[in-house]
Amino acid sequence: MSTKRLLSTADFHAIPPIIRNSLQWAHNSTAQSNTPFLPKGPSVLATNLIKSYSERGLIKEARILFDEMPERDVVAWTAMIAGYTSCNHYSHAWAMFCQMVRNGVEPNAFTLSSALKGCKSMKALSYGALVHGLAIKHGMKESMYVNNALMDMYATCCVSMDEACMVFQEIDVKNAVSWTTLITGYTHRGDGYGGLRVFRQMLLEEAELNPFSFSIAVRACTSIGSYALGKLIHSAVITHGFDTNLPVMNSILDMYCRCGGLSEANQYFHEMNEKDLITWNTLITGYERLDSTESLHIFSQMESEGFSPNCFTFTSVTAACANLAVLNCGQQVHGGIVRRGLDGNLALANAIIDMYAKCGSISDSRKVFSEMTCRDLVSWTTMMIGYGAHGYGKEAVELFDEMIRSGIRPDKIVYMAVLSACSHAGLVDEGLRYFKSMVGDYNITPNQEIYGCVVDLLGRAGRVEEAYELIESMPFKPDESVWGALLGACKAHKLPNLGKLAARRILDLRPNMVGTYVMLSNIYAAEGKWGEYANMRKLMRGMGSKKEAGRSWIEVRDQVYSFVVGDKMGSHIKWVYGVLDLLIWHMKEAGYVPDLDCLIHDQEDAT
DNA sequence: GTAGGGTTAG
Repeated sequence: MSTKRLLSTADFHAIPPIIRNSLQWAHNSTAQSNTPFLPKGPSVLATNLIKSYSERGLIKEARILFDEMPERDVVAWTAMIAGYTSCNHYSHAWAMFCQMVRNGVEPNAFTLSSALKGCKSMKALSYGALVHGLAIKHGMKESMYVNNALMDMYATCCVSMDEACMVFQEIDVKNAVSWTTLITGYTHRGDGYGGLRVFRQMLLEEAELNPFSFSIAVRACTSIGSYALGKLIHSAVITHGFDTNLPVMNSILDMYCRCGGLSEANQYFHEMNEKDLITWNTLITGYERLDSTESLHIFSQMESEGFSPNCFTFTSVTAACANLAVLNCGQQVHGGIVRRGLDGNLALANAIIDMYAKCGSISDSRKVFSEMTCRDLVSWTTMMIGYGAHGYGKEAVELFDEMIRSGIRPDKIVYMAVLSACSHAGLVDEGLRYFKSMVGDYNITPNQEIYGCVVDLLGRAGRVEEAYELIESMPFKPDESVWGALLGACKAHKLPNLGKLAARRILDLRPNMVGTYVMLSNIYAAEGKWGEYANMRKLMRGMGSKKEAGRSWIEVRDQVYSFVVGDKMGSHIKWVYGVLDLLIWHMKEAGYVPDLDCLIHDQEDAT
């Protein structure tokens, strides 16, 4: 059998029978091209098969067939390039394209748009620009497909939308795809206003509207957080009769989740007459952010309705377990992920690291992190935040250095993670060294949050004066979080005057932050200034708002118990106080002296 | 026989 030359017997039998038969047919037709019934030249059947293989993910088989073709025309080359692109093998697609050009085969509009799609996915602007040059050289500036693909590539690869807009303006008669591509370009880079501006222009020019334009317009509303515009576009969707299109409905559901409220999202969800996995994922994610317990209920409901969870589902479900700090549930979810073979997904692995850290099992976080075959900046950052929260400053610092050695360029967020870890572990000089390196080596301009971290770093260690000097030297006006870090330090190290200054700065910026009054009144109380203390308390009562008491919760034998200061907690309370007494005894033995200054507000808040 | 835009995570 001639096919044996193409594939091993095992591989051959792994191919679905329909393709297997046509493979034999195509192969015979290419091998016996002297048959009078078949035309000479490149096999149309073989080209069809390349496409067919690629669609099924059998890209290796497609390539073997391509290599075996006695003659390859531009269509066969294009099918192979497009095949690699559709299977996410972008560098192979680019290599094919280069080889084709080197072999003297002239690309057509199909080839160039396929090549551009690959450039876009690789974010390879220089390759894309090269294709643009070839498009001009071969006189394909009039092709709508090439122009739209060029716009898409520039919108994805360039720092600004200027290049994409330039291509757009050069298109004489824009079609629906041109408009949608431009709106998507703006929206996907986070510029929802830009996207909506183009959408408005599209309406003014009476361009053809279809479900694609509406789903991206709704997404643009979501990204700017505009519920009013979102509802307006929802009405337009109904007017145009696109309210039964699933992707449009899904984007509307997402809009209600993020800009409306859960009750509205829920109502819309139940009104939807068709649902797919994305619908369920959107709702689960919406609930994860605002009501994690309910998101877990929706997840089991989804499964009972026969939907099989994917990476997106599990990422949200894992995040819900992290929010609730329910280790047992998180472990079960992790088990489900491994069983389905989804543990190789990068974003999902990152979520699992975070979940274990938030559920108190930092060793499991580390285990997942260590076993990852590839890591991104989020992986490293998540692990560092976990270490920092568990008080493992040294480990976080080591991880940061390892990350730099592995060639990953740090960003502001990972610096915040390592600075915060240093702060909590008292590694002041290390932290300051990182702060200097951030500016000096990586040219990262510190923002409010970074200054807040460094103020906290110095402040916690008792270097409060230095922290104040840093605030004074800031090149922009410090916000309440920076002053808040200083206030915390003043309270901890008993510096009432500086503390009062910090508190006043916060109250200038945020007069309604009740917590600041609490801190200020405690400073007065610690100084014995009871008149000032009473004034503060009176002010707070006049504000009508209360500082919400901190709530803690713990999972014991599949049951979650939550409590606030002074909680009676039913019959278990005597056990809790028993353990507390024991802990206090241990702390005193170790030489800790309790800070009684904060007792005043604790008692008042509890009542 | 070969090419296009939209919805869900971090």
